[in-house]
Amino acid sequence: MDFVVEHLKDHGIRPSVQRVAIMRYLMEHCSHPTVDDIYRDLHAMMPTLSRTTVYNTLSLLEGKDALSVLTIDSRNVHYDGDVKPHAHFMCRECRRIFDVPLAGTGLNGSPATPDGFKVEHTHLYYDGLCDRCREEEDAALAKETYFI
Amino acid sequence: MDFVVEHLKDHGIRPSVQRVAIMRYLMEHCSHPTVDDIYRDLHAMMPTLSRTTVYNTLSLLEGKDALSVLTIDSRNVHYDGDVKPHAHFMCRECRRIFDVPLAGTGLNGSPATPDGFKVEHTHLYYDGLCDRCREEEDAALAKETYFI
DNA sequence: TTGTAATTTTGTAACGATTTCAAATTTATA
DNA sequence: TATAAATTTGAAATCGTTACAAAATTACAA
Repeated sequence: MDFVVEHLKDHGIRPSVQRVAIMRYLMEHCSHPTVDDIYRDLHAMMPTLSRTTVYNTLSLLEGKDALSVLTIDSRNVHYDGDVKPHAHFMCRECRRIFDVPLAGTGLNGSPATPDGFKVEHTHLYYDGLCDRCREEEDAALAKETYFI
Repeated sequence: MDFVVEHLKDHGIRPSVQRVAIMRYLMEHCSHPTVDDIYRDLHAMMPTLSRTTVYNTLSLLEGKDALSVLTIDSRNVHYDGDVKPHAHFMCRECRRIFDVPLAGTGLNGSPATPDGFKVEHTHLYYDGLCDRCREEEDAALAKETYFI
């Protein structure tokens, strides 16, 4: 069976054409797309797809834990079809989001939440500058210093 | 000197009346307020304060690292005047945000980001159910089971 | 099959958070 | 005191998201 359909069924979601298309998009793109990225790309291939369906489907998938919601970017929610534990890094300049392996962070699964709290998800985010934007900033700073 | 004014100066920010009021609000409220929380409460005391000033000031404070921006909630950005390292938990039901000590999480400061990346901030978020909402959900589930 | 109910999708309109922008005000400086 | 620079303000515009009711599709029972 198609791995996307299987993934949906595993999470108790009936695999409609639209749901499969959206889930497949997420599983085949590791770019952490926004709602608009998903809508634009899929709409080009399925002209009848509506923005509302993308919103509806993403929140359905979220509720069934079939995807991961990234809130690292305050401007846009991003989605990740890879639900295996990993961290993320966002560049404050180009705003691209990168996967970061958890290995090395030391993170383990037991936060000191108050008694009675039920932890369902953990998100580890980093932000700063990616290599490319860091070079640009360094160059700009050097130039600035030169002219002072 | 007033600790709020001092905090602003330490971060290279000129302490205008509005900036001090907003920074003080953040430092005296550990409730992780939204822009609207801040505006509503301060506007009641300073009727001339505008929403735009709250937005402007918060992004100025953010750029100077005088506060911490919490993106844990996809619906609203929250702000934290406490810039000492700590994690956060958001209840998916009541959407309240709680501070969580880092001790016990094992987190250390060296993620395996690609070469050349500059990590500037780390955010550790948990979500799930708080004690109060968990009890309510358990009660609702018990009732449901009973009637089936 | 056929009819009926349940589910899903769609498009429009409304909503709410945030940004833009230019004018007004305040503060710093010569 | 005059002038420039910085800051604040309010209105309008923008953009992401939600609400909602109609249309289309799918599931199921007769």
